[in-house]
Amino acid sequence: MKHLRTVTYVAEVARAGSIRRAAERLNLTPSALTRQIQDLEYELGTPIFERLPQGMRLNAAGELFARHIRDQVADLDRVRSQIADLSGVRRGHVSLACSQAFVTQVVPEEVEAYRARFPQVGFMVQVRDHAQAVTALAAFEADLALILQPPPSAELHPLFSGHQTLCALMRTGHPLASETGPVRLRDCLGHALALPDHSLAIRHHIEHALARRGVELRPVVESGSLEFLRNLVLREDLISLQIPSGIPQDPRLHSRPIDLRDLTPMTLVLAQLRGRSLSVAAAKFADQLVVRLNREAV
Amino acid sequence: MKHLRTVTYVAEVARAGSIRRAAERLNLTPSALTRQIQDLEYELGTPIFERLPQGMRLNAAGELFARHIRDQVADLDRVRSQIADLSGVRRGHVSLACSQAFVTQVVPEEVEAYRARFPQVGFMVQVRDHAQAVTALAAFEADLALILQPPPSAELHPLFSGHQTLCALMRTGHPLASETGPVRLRDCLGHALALPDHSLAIRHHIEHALARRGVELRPVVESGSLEFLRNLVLREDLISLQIPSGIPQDPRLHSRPIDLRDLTPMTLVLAQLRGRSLSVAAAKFADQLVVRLNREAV
DNA sequence: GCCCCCGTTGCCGAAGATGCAACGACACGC
DNA sequence: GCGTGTCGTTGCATCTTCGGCAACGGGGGC
Repeated sequence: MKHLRTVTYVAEVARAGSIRRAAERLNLTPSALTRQIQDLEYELGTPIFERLPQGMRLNAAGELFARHIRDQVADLDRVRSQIADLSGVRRGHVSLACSQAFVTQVVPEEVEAYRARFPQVGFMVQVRDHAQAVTALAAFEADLALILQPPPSAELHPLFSGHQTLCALMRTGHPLASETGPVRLRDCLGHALALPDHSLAIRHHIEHALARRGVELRPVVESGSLEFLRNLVLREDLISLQIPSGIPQDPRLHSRPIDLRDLTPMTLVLAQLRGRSLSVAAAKFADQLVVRLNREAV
Repeated sequence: MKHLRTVTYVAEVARAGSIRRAAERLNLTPSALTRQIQDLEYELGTPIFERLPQGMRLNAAGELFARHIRDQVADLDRVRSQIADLSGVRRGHVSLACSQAFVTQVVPEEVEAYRARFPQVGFMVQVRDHAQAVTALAAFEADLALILQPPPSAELHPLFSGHQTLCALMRTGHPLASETGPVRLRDCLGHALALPDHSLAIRHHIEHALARRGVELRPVVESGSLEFLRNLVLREDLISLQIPSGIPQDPRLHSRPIDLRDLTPMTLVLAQLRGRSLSVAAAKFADQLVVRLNREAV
């Protein structure tokens, strides 16, 4: 919006770290930018940037002002979304940061369902681990975060919280696939394992449980990609450990929950940034997602 | 601030109810205004005003947008205040809506004390009854409200809450002034009364108590001005009823609390609008006021 | 000492905002 | 029914503001 042009210049200079770089990103000349900044600093009665030989950096006053700008832009987005919603056609944009476990089933299905009702709403889905997800929320890069094992953070405002038990995942021909129902963890450890690597919360959760028993984990394959692990499981007699929400419907795959005596369920949370008010689109999508999660998680 | 110029036009048109009246207040021509409004509506993709024969009125979208503007302006004020506070000299502005009872002693003393520490801070003190005070807060015309008998309102966020017992106020020569300590209400009713009128919460409080006893109040003088009542009490053998915080130190005046069996204490509240963040100046003044009120009210 | 990147400034053209005058629409009073 | 006043709006001229261009001075790195 026009009236925010000047102030977004400030945000861009802060981000770029120098007037010249910011000018380039904004398709402006440095002179135009430096003037806008100076005018603004005059209006505020105080500089908001430190002039360093290698560029510009926000000072304390600038930090306050930059935060104000960010809030203002976000709030305007929210208002525009509310206004669009008044006219019946819901427009808007939803930005979601989620754990890898959810990109297989939950999120694509829900986005599809939502977009079937409101085709004018755009989506942006980023895969992030739990720490990155919080960062994305705080930087206003994501409206919502759907993550496993959320880190304790005052900035996180949960919209849904539930639990899911990890499942042993194998192909139908696997020895353990002859039975259904819970399986003991020690039975799994006797077979070849294909596990998520340490970039994923699932792995930490398993190791945390085994550490107390003094058992060491010796996976034959580990990967940061749950999809890769599943594809591997289809080809070999391997066992992977994944959460039910992330396991696709596939007759070639068999999954059995790990016995609750061996592994506590993982926490699954849908959250937004505390104190931020969501756009209509994001709020409604969150509502829908909560309904789904209530079906899937305990 | 420059970048808010356009949007404040909207606020002014909404307030004035017509482009022409708003233009006059803004020292602009109607043509300039109508264009700005049109541009903004184009940017938003929807009209925000209803065009009526007798002027302009905000529509639903406009209400949302106007609220956004109001919030932004208030937030910018807060940020500027915080920035000013960084430099050591506290600047800013505090706007207080208070009951008449407090303009005699409490508020002038506290304003003086505050301004002695921070001379750069300006004050605006409006006398409002409890209903008007809430309105003033909600319209962002006041940062703080210091009122008696606050109406139940979800918009009110109390920063302090206490009680004060009404006092019988008389001149030193009055028959009841020979004693100190609590006085029964029926003893007061036997003398000529000069009471606050129905525009003041004190009067309602008294009548509420008497109504349960079936006693009717027959004041010989009533007034909306507590100061007038005090001045009258100095000249005649009259009894007035006022709260201790509003009674000035004066050897010619004598006051005795009403017995607690006859009259419950009045509630005294310092409040802000819920969800609004105060400027540094207002927040610090509120802190100071709370300290004082803790000394005066139970 | 040289080079590169930095922010800044004077000057000029382009874009935007504003004022002036006039138009059409509607409400109100006679 | 018909002026009259007020309303928002529009075409055109004017003025302010914004941006681009080129050049300057300053500081870090080699």
